[in-house]
Amino acid sequence: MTDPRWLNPDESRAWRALQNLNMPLSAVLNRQLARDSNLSTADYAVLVQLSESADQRLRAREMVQAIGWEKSRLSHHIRRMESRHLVSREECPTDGRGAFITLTPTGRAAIEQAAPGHVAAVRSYFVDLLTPAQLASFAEIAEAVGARLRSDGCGEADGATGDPCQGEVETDCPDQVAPACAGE
Amino acid sequence: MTDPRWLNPDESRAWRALQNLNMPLSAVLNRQLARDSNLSTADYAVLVQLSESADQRLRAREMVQAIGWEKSRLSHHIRRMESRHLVSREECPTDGRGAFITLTPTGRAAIEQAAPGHVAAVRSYFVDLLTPAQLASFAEIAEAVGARLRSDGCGEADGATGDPCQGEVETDCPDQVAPACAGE
DNA sequence: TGGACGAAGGTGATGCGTCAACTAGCCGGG
DNA sequence: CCCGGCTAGTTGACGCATCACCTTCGTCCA
Repeated sequence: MTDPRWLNPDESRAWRALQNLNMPLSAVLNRQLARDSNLSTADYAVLVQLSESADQRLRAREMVQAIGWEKSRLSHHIRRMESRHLVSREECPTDGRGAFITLTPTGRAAIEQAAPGHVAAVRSYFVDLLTPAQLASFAEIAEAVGARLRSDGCGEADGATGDPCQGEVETDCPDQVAPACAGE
Repeated sequence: MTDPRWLNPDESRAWRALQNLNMPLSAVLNRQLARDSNLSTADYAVLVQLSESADQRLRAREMVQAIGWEKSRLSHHIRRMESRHLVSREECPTDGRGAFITLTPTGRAAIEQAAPGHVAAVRSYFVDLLTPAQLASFAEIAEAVGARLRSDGCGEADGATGDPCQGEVETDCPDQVAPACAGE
């Protein structure tokens, strides 16, 4: 490994800024949601996906792709949500292996109640702090990084790393803020 | 609560981009570190702080402020790291309540071994993807959000939220990439 | 002197996230 | 028909993060 290139001050500043952003932001959103609606941001993400789907239900596989989790995480999480009656599981008639995850009335009520406060928090701690130009700039940057992340399993970043594989990846959209009830 | 303002497409895009950034980025960095050095990013953050400190040690309080964790999280984490001989605890002679966290030789070796690969990963998945202008822009944005986050405990984001308290907060710097051995 | 208060730190319980391994069902070739 | 390999989903173990609570100690003021 040839002499590593440490970060220069500008790079370091950006990197530190990202560190300082992530953890506390998700923490504060989690607390808001927990306090006001007894939901976690993970719960919220699941409920949004379901509320946006036809029939208020989704195959586990689709959910996994939509919110970018590992399937085992989803499975564990759905089990916990099921025990709180927010969702239920159903068998899939056309694929014996498959499972549908379905939004219950309780779940729908929960997200409809939670959404306004959550959107307000997202605005208050993120969106409303930025100018339209900053929003656009931010999105561009984050999407570039996101695209790089989705193109892995190839060049694992050891050393200088020519990045071998690149490709068009469709952007999926985990954790929208607004549930399907938006505009009702 | 007056009719919530849902996110418009531009706002939604930026928000989604952030969601898509955070989780996978920290996941990939965690995996790189775990695979190559048997450390977590949390371990790394602790070790960097210690390696940057005079005497290779820090009061728990200082560490908590530096990396922005809750004290109980730090306590649990230090216990686990202690059991792996990466750090050790010492009593503070001048404050009976206090505890020093000290970098052991094992810990120093671990971070010196881990640092090059980690920096390479940070470059490969973040820093090197952005132009200098983007880096600066990103830092500015993230710092604005970070500042907002540090000014809470006051306006809790419910509703329209006039944000009452604002103040100068010094930016602390969790999780630098380079340990103090940089440049050796 | 002593007592209230707050700061430093630790602990136990609990829920979350990841990994590795597993079951069960689909699908294609022989 | 059945066998190998694939995909969908689940499970258990384990480490991590948070919450509420506790102890110990410094500090300030009467």
